[in-house]
Amino acid sequence: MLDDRKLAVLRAIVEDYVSTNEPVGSKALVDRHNLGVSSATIRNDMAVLEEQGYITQPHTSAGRVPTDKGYRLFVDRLSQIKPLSSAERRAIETFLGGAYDLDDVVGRTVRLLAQLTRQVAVVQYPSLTRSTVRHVEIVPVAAHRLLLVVILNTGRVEQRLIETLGPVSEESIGHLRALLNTCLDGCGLGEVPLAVADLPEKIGADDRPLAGAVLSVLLESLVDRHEEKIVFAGAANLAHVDFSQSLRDVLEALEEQVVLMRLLGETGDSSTVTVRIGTENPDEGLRSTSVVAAGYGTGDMTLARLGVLGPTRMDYPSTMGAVRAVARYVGQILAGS
Amino acid sequence: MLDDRKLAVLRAIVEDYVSTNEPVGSKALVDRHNLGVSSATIRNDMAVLEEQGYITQPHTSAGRVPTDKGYRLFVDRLSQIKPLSSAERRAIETFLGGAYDLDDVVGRTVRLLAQLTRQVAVVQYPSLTRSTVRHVEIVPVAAHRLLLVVILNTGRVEQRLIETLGPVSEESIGHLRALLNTCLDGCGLGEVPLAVADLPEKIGADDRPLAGAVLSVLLESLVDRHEEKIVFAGAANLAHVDFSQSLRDVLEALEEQVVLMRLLGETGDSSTVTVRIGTENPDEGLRSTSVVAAGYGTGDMTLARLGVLGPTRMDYPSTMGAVRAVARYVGQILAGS
DNA sequence: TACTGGCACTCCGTACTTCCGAGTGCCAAG
DNA sequence: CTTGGCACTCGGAAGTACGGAGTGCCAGTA
Repeated sequence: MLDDRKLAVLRAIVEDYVSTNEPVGSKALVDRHNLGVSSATIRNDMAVLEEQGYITQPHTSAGRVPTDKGYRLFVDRLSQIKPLSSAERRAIETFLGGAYDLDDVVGRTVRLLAQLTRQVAVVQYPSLTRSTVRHVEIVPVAAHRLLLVVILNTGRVEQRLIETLGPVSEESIGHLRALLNTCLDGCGLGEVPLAVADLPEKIGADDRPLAGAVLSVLLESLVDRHEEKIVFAGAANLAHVDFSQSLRDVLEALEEQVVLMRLLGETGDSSTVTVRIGTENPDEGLRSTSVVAAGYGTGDMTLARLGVLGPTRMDYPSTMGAVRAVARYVGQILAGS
Repeated sequence: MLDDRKLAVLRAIVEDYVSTNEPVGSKALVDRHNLGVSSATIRNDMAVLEEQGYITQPHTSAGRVPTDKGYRLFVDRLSQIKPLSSAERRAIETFLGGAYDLDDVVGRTVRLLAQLTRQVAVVQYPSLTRSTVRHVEIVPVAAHRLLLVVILNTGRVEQRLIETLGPVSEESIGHLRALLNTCLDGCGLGEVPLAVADLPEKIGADDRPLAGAVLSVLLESLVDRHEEKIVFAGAANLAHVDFSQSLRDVLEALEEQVVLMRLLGETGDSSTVTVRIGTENPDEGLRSTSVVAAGYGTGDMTLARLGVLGPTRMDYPSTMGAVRAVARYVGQILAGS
């Protein structure tokens, strides 16, 4: 169907269009890339490519522009991920190396990725579902309020306020804390409900209400809440892009946690870089953007995903290289902690 | 200098320009507001107002537009803060009422404020400097790493990873934890360095390195780090505004923590609403925006600030009303916890 | 002195027209 | 299958015309 030269033509069109942001014509193509044929031949090839839906012209008598399908073919078969320069690798290493805690790692990662790709970066916090409980703490913060702190093995710390009906003695709290830690130490989050199921029975009648309140908050925060936290950075990089959609739609989508989740979340495989192009995107407002994403984690365990969002007209090889590199480094950092 | 009618004219110009986004002419003014005079009279007044620098015309033979100085006069003398409707108040109450923890309060607040004003909302996390230590926790998370968790009376939880030179026994940790809590319970952050000064002496020689590492991290995270966390939301609301500056500049400024700090931070007084208009802004990229900010806190203590950023052409009375209301509610919520 | 009606003038924004050139599709010849 | 040639299309830039909103100024009036 598509011989080698036609593929080369498509590749050339994508590359030129990405770098110039202008529809590319047959003449310009033969000038810039030394394909050994004339522009007329290229025109024929382009006609075929257009018929097959890989390219299109904005209006009659204009150059050609890749379609989503064209980009897809380019990403799948015509390009290779471009590794970062050693300078860039060093920059990543030093920048991420100085991070304090999980928040800081994620914050630095998202800013780094935005700067590296000059696009919008999106990073998901490491998933709760694979984590295990390392420690539970209960602290009174006011007469009727307790703070429940759960520390997980990923370095993540979950906090929740608990309202109590009346004042609670230090002793009751200490007792409950000890019980909880005994039950839950090293416990996977999935097993938490089971682990605490018989806990109320071990508690004196006086402390039952307290235990009930604490447990319901605990379960809610760790188990029921499947939503994961997501942050983004680099919105300014969208400003000089002209979307067919309004910029507003894109910005709105970015502020919806749910949308961001779907953006990164759906693909399963861990360390491979996945690309979703234009209309392949689930969300309405992101029909003119592409997402390049990858999973990251410690060892073979994927903890979460991160990625980059930009116009469909983006430099896929470089972007994919940056995403892959950052994902790996973050994994390493997290593995160390 | 400016008699009552001229002030009324200025007020009318600001109001009309804010609502229509078009330069307002003398004819339109007498039509819409029933000032009892003819358009020629208004023209004379406008000439004076222009001479004094309160209004300007984009080009000859166009209507007038308020200058920053004009908005300033409007805000200071010609307008009153517009209280929210009771429906809005109820919405705030229910929306903020359901918050889990500090992160959640701040997150909800910033989204609420953005939606309420249809502009960009900025919220600063409650300041550390006024807080006191409620609890210190040390938890091993890996062979060579500890997690230090400090819980403050504001509900804020600070976490830091600590690298140790070698494995540390549970016993050493328990000992140090107990010591720290004894020293620091209820201690104001300013007093922390003093409180822990003689702590190393109470520790056995074996645990000195551990104590040193923990203390340096503790001091660094609580005392040295004056930067405060700031979040924003509602960037999408900027999309349909046409700035004289590029949108890019504004978005870039928004992602700079430091810039955001200065944006809210400089004014001192607690619960009063302050407005900074256009060029009054410290930052280069925000010369065509205004900031409406207020402090919030528990009782008479200002913990931090929050506010709204929008085009200089904004509805100041309503925005100020929303900011003031939200600041008060957040203060109440925080006071309760 | 302050206000008003009238009038000439300015100039932005819109609409209309023209024109150039890049790019295309097609065809007949190599 | 490739190539040079050619007629055709159409978008974007540049130029022109025009209406209208708005202004400044002035002389007249209460």
